[in-house]
Amino acid sequence: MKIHEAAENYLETILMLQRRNGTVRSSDIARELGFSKPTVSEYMKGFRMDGYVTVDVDGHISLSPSGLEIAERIYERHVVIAQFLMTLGVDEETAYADSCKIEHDISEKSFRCLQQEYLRRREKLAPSPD
Amino acid sequence: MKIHEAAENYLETILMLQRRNGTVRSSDIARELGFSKPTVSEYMKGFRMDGYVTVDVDGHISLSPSGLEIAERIYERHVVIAQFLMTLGVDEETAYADSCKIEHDISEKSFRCLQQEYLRRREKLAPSPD
DNA sequence: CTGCCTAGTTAGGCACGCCTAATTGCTTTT
DNA sequence: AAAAGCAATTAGGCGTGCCTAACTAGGCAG
Repeated sequence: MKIHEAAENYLETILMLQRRNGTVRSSDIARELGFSKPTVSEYMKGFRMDGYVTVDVDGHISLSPSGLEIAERIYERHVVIAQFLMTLGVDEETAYADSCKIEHDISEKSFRCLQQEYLRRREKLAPSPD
Repeated sequence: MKIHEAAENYLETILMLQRRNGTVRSSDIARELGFSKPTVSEYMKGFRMDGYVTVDVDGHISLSPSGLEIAERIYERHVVIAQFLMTLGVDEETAYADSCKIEHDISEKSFRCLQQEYLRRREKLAPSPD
């Protein structure tokens, strides 16, 4: 399985649900993403086989180290890109929606440059009192 | 036919080839994008039927008004997003590669904000002598 | 105990965007 | 005129990511 946009979104969603609810099952992911149960169930089978998640006897899904690494990378991008867009004057809803797409496309190089610019802008707008 | 990423890329490519070479045929597009001729030929059939392009008896492809509108919109995004990334310190090659993906995802709102920021930055870096 | 709800899975299907192989037809070369 | 080359198309195929329908199995209410 190649990790492209769809896979990254599934992994990111698992991470978010885990942080939000403490525990994640296949049907939670389906609800969150608006997909059918079989779609998610099949996808999780692939993740299991490729070692991105583990599933216990009760159907609770956990990210493996490799799955977690990807999920955290995407989640960081999600937040930083959205925050950055907001410093340009984009409303929160649009910023998050756009970030959700851009996060999968942008290279590491561009992301780091964008992150640096975001930090500079944040500093200017609300200088920390250090 | 819904105009998503693939369609936008085809239309943008037609515009670029037209500007570069004056004339565009199906096989030029295939060469430019690295796709097979049948793939492009089939796609053009869809474009013809949906009125995004016209094709003359010699196989020369022209954008219709609706096709041109989309192509120009995407092309503008392509350039602006890449230039913007370069103002953040991203190298040209990476900037253009990333822009090529982001151009399809970003909302009009975010794009306009980003464009304004780009113009401000360009002004700062090389103020026009007006 | 029976019926119902929920979770998960299996089976089969569909649209999209790409592919190769093979055909048609035009143009150019010799 | 035959061969070679190039453009375009038709036919058939494949992976991805989604779907519905139908089944299994557990938990819980009446």
